[in-house]
Amino acid sequence: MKKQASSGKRSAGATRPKPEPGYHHGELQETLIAASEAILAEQGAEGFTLREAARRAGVSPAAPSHHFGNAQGLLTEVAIRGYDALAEALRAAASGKQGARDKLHAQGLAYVDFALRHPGRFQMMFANKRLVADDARLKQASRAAGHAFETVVSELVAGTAKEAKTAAAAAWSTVHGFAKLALEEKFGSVRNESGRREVMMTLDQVLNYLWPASAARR
Amino acid sequence: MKKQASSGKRSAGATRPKPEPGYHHGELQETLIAASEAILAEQGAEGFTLREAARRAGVSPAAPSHHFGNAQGLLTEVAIRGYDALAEALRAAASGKQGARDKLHAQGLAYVDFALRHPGRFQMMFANKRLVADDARLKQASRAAGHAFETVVSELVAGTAKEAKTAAAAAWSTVHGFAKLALEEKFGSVRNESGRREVMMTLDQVLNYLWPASAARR
DNA sequence: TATCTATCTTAACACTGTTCAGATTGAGCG
DNA sequence: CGCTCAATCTGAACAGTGTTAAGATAGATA
Repeated sequence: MKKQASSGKRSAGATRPKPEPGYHHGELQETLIAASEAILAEQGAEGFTLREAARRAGVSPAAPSHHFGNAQGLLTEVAIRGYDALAEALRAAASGKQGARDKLHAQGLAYVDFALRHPGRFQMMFANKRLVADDARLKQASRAAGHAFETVVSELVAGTAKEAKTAAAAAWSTVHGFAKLALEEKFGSVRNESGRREVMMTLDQVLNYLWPASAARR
Repeated sequence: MKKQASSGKRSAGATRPKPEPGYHHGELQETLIAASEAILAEQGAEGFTLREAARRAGVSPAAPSHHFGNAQGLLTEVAIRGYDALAEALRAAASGKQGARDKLHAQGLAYVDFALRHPGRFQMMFANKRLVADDARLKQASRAAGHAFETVVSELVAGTAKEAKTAAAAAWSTVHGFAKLALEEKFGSVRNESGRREVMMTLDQVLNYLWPASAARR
């Protein structure tokens, strides 16, 4: 019942507009992923429900199971794309600067900016209990994002591999912790653009404190 | 509802073993909080349900509402106690050392140690959406815990108040991010004691990298 | 054209948090 | 001592949730 008037007739299809009729949706996986990301963007990680995603995709609550197994499977796919987007943002930020220290600084800003602009997606990416934590592709995507830090940091420390790993862990921990605390409003409101800008300025100072611009340290 | 105090203390009797019969439980609030903490310890933050807490306390699912309003109210109380315990752990760690830098280092270790030993409680403390985020006592407890960092850091930087705040934000972000990432197994397994010990050694190196022991920086 | 098989629906189950009318009971007051 | 009363808790209901099994549908294949 109630097929929500979804462009049933594909008669004079000039450019193959939308093939989403009754039984065989055709692109249900992508549609469900997009719906999930929309929910995360609108309502945050806690607002996601599998049934709501199915509702937005125009299918029954049982439909997703055939493609993703369960809710964790769907969210895992969403998280993978999130990690890909994050890695891309980090890469772009670093490529805009010269010098290891400035690259790292820009990456730190980009990391938190990503978290503040896509809070639901970001929180879900790190909500292991809601994902298939041992999924190979997820682990790969997560490692790729973390790797973006290591490559830049390795230029910076110029020491042993272990030192580079320590420095990368330090950088990741700092920006991740700042992002998490900021999202919990520990540094002030972050809902509007002006609040976010102020928080980002605090982050800038934090990064300057931990990785000073000049060679001299405090 | 929400009439605290009372503390139905029936005096007399030398020993009062179990006053938890039928209708008037007598200590339901404390019992519910303890049950909730037990669930968090056993099953993590995602494993908590209000009904399970009521079940363990031996009351109906509707009973908690008379004391805490709703699940958020109960969890807020749990979070407050968590912040109190965390603040106490930070204070104890700092008091065992001398010198601002060593105090800060010890506090960082204590922070992550707390998170790794009480993962469910820790995650819940920072799950704003599941708490009454604007509860006055909660905000106060959270600020008190954060203040433990500021007091120690202010000795370290010896600059303006703004610089101290920046340094405190840096320290908190780093240890919080490390704790979060560690709990998501980004630094290796953390389920058994040996895994935790290894992760704590990584943290030790991270802290040494960001706040070196000697005056000379890298 | 007939069959096969992936895809999706329907219906059900066991949960969840929350609400509300009513049962119970300890405590204070006459 | 007995009564009333307000606080406390129960029982039942409601609207949700994720997941599963059995059946309907339709695109692809032979």
